[in-house]
Parts: sequence; C-alpha cells; structure tokens
Amino acid sequence: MSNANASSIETPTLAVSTVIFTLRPNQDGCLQLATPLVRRIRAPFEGQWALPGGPLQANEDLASSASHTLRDTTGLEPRYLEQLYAFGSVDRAGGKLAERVVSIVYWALVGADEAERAIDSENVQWFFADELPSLAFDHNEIVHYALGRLRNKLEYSRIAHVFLSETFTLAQLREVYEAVLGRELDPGNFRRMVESSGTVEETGERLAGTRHRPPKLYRATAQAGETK
Amino acid sequence: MSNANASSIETPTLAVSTVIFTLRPNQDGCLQLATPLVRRIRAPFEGQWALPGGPLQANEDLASSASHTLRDTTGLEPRYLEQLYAFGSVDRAGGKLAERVVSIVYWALVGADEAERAIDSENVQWFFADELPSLAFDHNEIVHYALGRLRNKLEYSRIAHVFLSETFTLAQLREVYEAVLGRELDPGNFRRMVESSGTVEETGERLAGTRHRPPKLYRATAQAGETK
DNA sequence: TTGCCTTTGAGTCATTTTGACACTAAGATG
DNA sequence: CATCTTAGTGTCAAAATGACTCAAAGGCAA
Repeated sequence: MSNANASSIETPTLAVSTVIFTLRPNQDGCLQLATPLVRRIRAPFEGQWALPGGPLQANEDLASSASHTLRDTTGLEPRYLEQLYAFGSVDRAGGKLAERVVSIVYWALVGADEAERAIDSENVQWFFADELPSLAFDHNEIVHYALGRLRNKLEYSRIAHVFLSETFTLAQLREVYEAVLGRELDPGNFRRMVESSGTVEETGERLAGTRHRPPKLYRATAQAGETK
Repeated sequence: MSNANASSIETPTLAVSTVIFTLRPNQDGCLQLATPLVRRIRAPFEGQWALPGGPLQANEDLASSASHTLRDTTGLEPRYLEQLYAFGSVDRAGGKLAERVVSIVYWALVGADEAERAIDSENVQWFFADELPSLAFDHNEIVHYALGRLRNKLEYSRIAHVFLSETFTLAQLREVYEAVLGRELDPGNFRRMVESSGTVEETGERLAGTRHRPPKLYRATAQAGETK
C-alpha cells in the first residue's frame, strides 16, 4: 500500500488555486461579477490566463494557502473563503503536462469597495466572469462551477453583504443579488425576505444625498460560524 | 515556484478515503445508517478504526480511486459516489504522524440489499453511523460532515431510492427518508411530495404478501446527469 | 413656492406550498 | 363476519410567495 519509493516521481503534485469574485460596475454602470486571472509565464499554456494559485507548502493549511495566493495576486484580503472542489482528473492538463497535478480549489469573495484598489498589472487582470477568455487547463470549467456554487449559496445562505461595506441600504443589497443571480427582483418582496431572515438590523441612520427619499442604513447581524 | 527537489520529503502526500453509507436494520428492526470501517494495522493509531482509503495512484482518477477502495474493502459497487471535501490541516494527525497527508474524501451509497453480502472480517466491520467508536485521525469529524451532507442532499436531491432495489413501495421509500433524517414523516404528505416531484413512476404492479392492503410498486424515473 | 419625479417602505391580495389530520379501500387474520 | 393494519385520497388552515398598489419623503426645475 505505501511503497512510495519505487515511483515517487509519479506521485501527484498538490496545488491550491482560488476563484476570486468581486462586483464591479460595467460600462452600463451595472454591477457585474469580476474575477482576477494571472497570465502563465511558462509552458504548458504559456501566455494564457489561469486561476491564481501555487503548490501547497508543507507547513501551510489549505485555506491559508488559498488566502495567501489571493493576497499575493491581488493585494486583497478575502471577506469570505470556502473550499470549492478538488479537481484531479488524470488528463486535466489536456496531455500538455508530464506530471500530474491535483488542484484543491477555493472560492473567495472580496468587497466591491476594496476591489477598486486591487493590483492590476501586465500579468494580473480582472475579467467579467461571463466574458472570460479561454483559460489554461480546465480552469473555465472550474470558474463555471464556482459561479454555480456562489449563486446557489446566495439563495440559502447570507453572504451577499460581504460584497458591501459595513453599512448599506436594502437597495444596495438587492443590487448585489440581482448582479449575482442575473435577474431583477421585486423591491417590496426583497425587503420582506431580508427583514424576515433576521440577517440585517437597522443602524438607525439614513443615507443622505440621494435625489429621493433617504433610505435606511442596515448592517449585518452577528452570524453563527461558517459552514464548510 | 516549482523547485520540488530541495524538500521533496516534506511534500504533502495525497490520499483518497471514502465514507460509505448503507441502511441496516438495528435490533429494533428499524433501518439505520451504517458505515464500514477498517482497523489500522500500523502506527499511528494502530488498532483503531479508520475510514477505508489509500494513497492516490498516479494513473487513477480521484473518483475511481474512491470506488476502488470501496470495492476492495467491502466487495460492493457504489450506487452513488460524490466528492465530500479535501481535509488537509497540517495537524490533522494530532501530532502522531511525521509526514503530512491531505485526504480527498468521497462519500458513497450502497443498496441495502447488496450490503447484506458485504465483507465483514477481523479488520473490516460495519458500525451504525451514530454509534461510532473513537476513530483514527480526524475521521469522526469527517463522518459527521458526511452525514450532514447526506441529510441535506436527501432533501433537495433524489438519491433516496439508491438504497432500495429497482422497484419499491412508497412506504419503503419513506422508511429510507425516516432513517436518514432521523424523524417520522406523515405518510400522506410524503406521498404528495414524492408524486409531485416526478422522480418515481408506477410499475403497474403491487406488492403481494403483506398482511394488509397491497401497496403499489414504483420505480425511479430516468434522471438527468448527476451534479458534482 | 409649487408641482413633478424618483425611490422608499408599508400594505393588499390571490396563488401555492406545507403541516396536521380525517376517512375510505383493500387486503390478512381469527 | 368482525377486526386489525396499512394504502391511498381528501380536507383544511397556516405559512410562504409573487404581483401589485399606494402613501412618504426627499431632490429638482419651473
């Protein structure tokens, strides 16, 4: 079972990658999901865009490896981080790679306000999540899977507010839902849903300076621990 | 990034383990979730029970590695197999292991009928899932997490019938739900829920030999592909 | 100042879903 | 034939959901 000496060169390598999401205004001024990618500077897939990540260090936990590469790539701290899936098909490099790599992929959310001061360089660029180029390895499939998880999680969990700053209006929160789910929501019914969920509380203040009735400001209530 | 020569001995090892569930009648005659465990025959945790599994072979996909150890351990074929989670904390061996092991854990379901001819030996034993002994590594935590996933999946997905044989009565299907969820369900409401879900169809036959009105037999309708 | 525009925030109403429960149907058993 | 047990159908009220109305509260322009 454990004679790893014979063919140790064939032992699969372990890497940790992260799909990072934030919300950015597009040319229409609407919020849209965006994700940072890094350009590969070596074969295989040299020059193509790929998910940020790297090999797992011996003394680093999986989640800290993920937030580590997130910090290195974008200069940002994740507001939410969750394991997505372990991708390990034998042929996931499409025959272009000699060694086998198993990637444990995380997904992370970053506040829309913070994301504005994210690093953007020659080899790191943000793309809108539904306008991705053809990525290295099976990374298109991975982002697609992460998008599904995010949309699903939004509906039964309460992670939407991590895109926003500490206080927010219900209209802003609804905008997050609409951007992630990709459809419009009825303002009245959305208010009823959020208020009955107990996930937000009024700050007692209102947002001034709008060109209409000033909306109440809310903050997220203290949450119980995250689930895996 | 990829100089793996310096400290290759510290590179984390990759293992695949599987939490296997089936339903077995307990002493009261009620169905109860059961899972097979293997006794460890070497340090660390020698003599303690652990999840079946083994190191990942270089030429084997993750899922086939999982069903592979499942076959080796129990002699059974999985009816359902899904990746659960990758466990990789640096300290998950509790300081008892020099090398670091990252386990990609799958969970599998086996038919209650098949499980009766499962292998039971000195070093492989089935336990009821809520009466487990203290397991090696973090395996108690892993089984607990798998149980949560199974219960959750039962409610939004349609995997209950994999515990049963090809045709079954609604009472048998309800018994599966009750055993997994651990609570009684109203027969009338359960019937309404199942019939409106479109996941079963009548075979046109009835089960004879009961001591009461003969129930209709159903089979599972053809499903769309599994989700990850 | 006045009227208009916008969005907020409360409320209504019909439909659907859900849980609790009653009741008839159809067999076996004594 | 009376009785027991589960199968299967039906009912009813409460809760959740989707579509919608309307007054409130500001800015803005005439």
